[in-house]
Amino acid sequence: MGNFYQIGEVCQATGLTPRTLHYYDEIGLLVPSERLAGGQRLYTAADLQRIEEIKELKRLLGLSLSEIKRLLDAEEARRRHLAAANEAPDEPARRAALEQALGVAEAQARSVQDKIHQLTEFGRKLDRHVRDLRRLLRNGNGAAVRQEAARPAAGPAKTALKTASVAQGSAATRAGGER
Amino acid sequence: MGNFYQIGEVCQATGLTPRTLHYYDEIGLLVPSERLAGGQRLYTAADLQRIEEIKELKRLLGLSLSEIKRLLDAEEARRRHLAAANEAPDEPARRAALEQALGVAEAQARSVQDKIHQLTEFGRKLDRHVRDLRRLLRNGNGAAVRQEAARPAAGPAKTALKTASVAQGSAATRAGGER
DNA sequence: GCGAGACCTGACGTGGACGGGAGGGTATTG
DNA sequence: CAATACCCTCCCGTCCACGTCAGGTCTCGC
Repeated sequence: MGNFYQIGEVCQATGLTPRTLHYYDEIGLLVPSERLAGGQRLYTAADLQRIEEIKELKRLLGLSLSEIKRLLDAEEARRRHLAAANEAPDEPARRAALEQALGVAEAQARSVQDKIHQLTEFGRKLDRHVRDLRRLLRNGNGAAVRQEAARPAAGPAKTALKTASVAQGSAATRAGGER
Repeated sequence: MGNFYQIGEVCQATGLTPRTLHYYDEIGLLVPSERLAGGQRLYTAADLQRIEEIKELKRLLGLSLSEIKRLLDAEEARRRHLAAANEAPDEPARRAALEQALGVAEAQARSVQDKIHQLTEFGRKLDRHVRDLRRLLRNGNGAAVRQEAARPAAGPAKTALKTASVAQGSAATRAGGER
């Protein structure tokens, strides 16, 4: 059960710096499970796992540390609830807790799905780029290669920009909405 | 043909603030296509499109503004290269340009695919949570519900951590104390 | 019991991404 | 021609997520 890691080892393993871990401790995002009498932080395997989750949430979802904290804390609370729910105090309360947890989890899942969807769309766009380039490279002859077809929607601005002479008051026909 | 938008209109349309657009201008991320003599920024539809791309890249990939700038600039350079490549100066140069562009695009596509993959993994994890919770809710009886299986969590765990040989004996000493 | 590391707590600095106000032009309307 | 609504450029402030000393403490191996 002992088996603690010092901060330096944790840094080795995770690529984070001591300062970062200090900071995470400060803001309550990752409070080491144990401390020596002298104050040295001791991290457990569970702490390491939490660090990985933090990194994941940062990288994948781009969440802020406070958001991550909320999320992980909620998660843990949920887990504790689940554990405690078995020797439930009263049935309705247990159901309520579960339902609330379910709602949160569903919302998260939806948002992730949504993100995947959008990323997929984005990926397709990139793939089209790649294909177009490959095609251009294959028919090595430089002439007569048609410009890549208009991509998503509106055609890009031609060279027509040329400007309604800026200094002049007559200038641009502004498009514009209301007022 | 001009059809420019003032900064206020752009803000209306995009949800950004004037300050943000000023800032984007400052850092060269989005320099308005035109300016009035008085200095007022005039944005074109293409500018609006670029703004949307910026927002997308921020949201979806969580990129920093400088990264986005690199990306979009590269994209535009690529497009110009493509256009210029048709009346190519010399064949090898054209090929080189195309190949370079291809490399960039491929790398981007790969990184997006990678991200999608990881997000999908993450989504599965969430889905499992949801399913577990649903199951718990269905068999309303609180007893005998098995704890959700500890998720292995796909730990890459590159660096092997040697278990800390830290202070076995003193570990039991009280941790909360200040002197 | 002592020296070398590893670690601690402040405290200040930094880069990114803006927010917000002052002070002053500009453009449109009555 | 004045009022009004936008817009401009400084320029300082802020929040986040740390980086970077500085000075002191703790632990371990000898």
